[in-house]
Amino acid sequence: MAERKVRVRFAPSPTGPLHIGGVRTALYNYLFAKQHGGDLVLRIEDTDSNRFVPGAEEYILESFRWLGIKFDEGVSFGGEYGPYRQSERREIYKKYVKQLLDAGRAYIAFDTPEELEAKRAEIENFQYDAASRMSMRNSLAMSADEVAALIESGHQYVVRFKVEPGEKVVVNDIIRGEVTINSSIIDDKVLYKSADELPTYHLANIVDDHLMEITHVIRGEEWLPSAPLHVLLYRAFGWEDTMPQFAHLSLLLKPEGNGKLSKRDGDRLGFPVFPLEWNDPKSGAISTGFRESDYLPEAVVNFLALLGWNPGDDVEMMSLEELVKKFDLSKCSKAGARFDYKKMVWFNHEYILQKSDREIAEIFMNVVKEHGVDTTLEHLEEIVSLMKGRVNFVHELWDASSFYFEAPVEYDEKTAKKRWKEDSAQKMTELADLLESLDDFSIENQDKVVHEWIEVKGYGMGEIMNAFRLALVGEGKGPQMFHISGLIGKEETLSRLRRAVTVLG
RNA sequence: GGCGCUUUCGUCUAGUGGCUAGGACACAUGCCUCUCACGCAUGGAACACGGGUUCGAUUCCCGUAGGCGCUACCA
Repeated sequence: MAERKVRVRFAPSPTGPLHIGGVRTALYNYLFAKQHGGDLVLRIEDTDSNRFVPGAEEYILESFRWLGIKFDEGVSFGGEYGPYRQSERREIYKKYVKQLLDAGRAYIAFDTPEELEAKRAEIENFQYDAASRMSMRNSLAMSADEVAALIESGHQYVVRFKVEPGEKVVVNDIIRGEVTINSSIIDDKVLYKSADELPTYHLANIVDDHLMEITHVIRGEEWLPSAPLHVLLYRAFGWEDTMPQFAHLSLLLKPEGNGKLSKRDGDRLGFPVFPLEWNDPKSGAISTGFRESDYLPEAVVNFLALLGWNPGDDVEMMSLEELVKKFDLSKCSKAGARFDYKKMVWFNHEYILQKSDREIAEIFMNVVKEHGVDTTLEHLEEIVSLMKGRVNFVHELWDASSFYFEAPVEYDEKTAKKRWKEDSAQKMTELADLLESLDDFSIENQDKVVHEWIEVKGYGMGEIMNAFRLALVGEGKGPQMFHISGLIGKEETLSRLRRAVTVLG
């Protein structure tokens, strides 16, 4: 068999916002495709007309745009294997359903959902399979005339896959090795529903992956149990020689407690589980996204890449390009990974540090504007260079550095008690007079002059600086004092000093 | 219940038939210091359990237990 070009796909259902686990699956597909010079296809699996949610498809597209994960082909990207929306591929599926039917590998069943439910209630662990199918209402148990008459009279039906029992089915998984199951535990899966003329996931998935020449199926572990069924389907179609290789990824788990990561965990512990904010059209509920919570896309990607995969060295900070180089499916961990959102925050902090002051200033500008402050990017850059190491999120820069823009209205009680002594008013007045006399208000000159003054007077460095800080900032935090006074300027510095003297006394 | 997958510090993980079992996050302490941070240094912290195989198992095999998933005319 000739070496085929690597082609992988990410195939979400448009049933709501993209879960962060889905984002990771897409990321791994992307990394794998790019590493092998292959294509990444976006296919929309909307075969369940009942669960379709408007806006979900646009949300998915926008999410990947934000994250920088680029598709080569698929919905909204075009390509030669379309259409890429399964609801637009009805005729294709019908053809293949017929092929299976004609070959005797599938059959028509008339049992209604109610009848099946009754059966399940009656018989414990009821399974529609080789053992039970002859007692059900289907084309294997009924005469051809009966079947034709039922279809003629407009009865809805489904097409079921005829699974032969007692067969060992082996799935070769890149991450897990050989997984073997007995076909007897697989039920006769519904492949097609006449009601909406659409296939179910299983049929559509196999037909599309085959037609789209997908070489590797990288998907969540929740699909592992149905992988043998998929192998059987490839065989039934006679496509086994070009069957894609499987890789089933471990799932993302709650940060604490049992179970997989859910939206509730995010709400409870205060972190997003969706890439972007999502406005549910039905309930009106709003779910926050990483983007709106001020995470940098690079940080999200880096963090996600390392949840369940590790290059084997001690390097953790990796760009998308580096991830593409290093990624290795066979090094993916087999067990589920807890979503450690605190490490996610750390990654964000690291990426703020790594980005230039200019880039951060540009983001910070939006925050500053929201607070009604008008300033220049250059000014923000100076502030950012002094402050960015202290925050985990860009928006936190405001709380950390608002004193650069606004004089303190009140003074933190605890700090005032600790830092403002009996003689502070007098010393701060002296300091104000001293600073007022300066022609050169540069950081260096202030530093030199004030230090000399402190020495001559025999004052303590700490007492002066701390009181000075309280006067300018209103709290006991911030960078070196002259980096503050220098940036806010002489006039503002003096005004804050004198006000503090008046107010604190 | 059945079937499958899985199990190294609290968390993400590296790793080996013989190592002081490594790193990162978090935590603690110290240093730095005009404050708060950053940063730096140090520290505590793990091979689920029970059997084998072996001179020797954290590593290989088998059980048990825990975790996760699937068990739909959902994906």
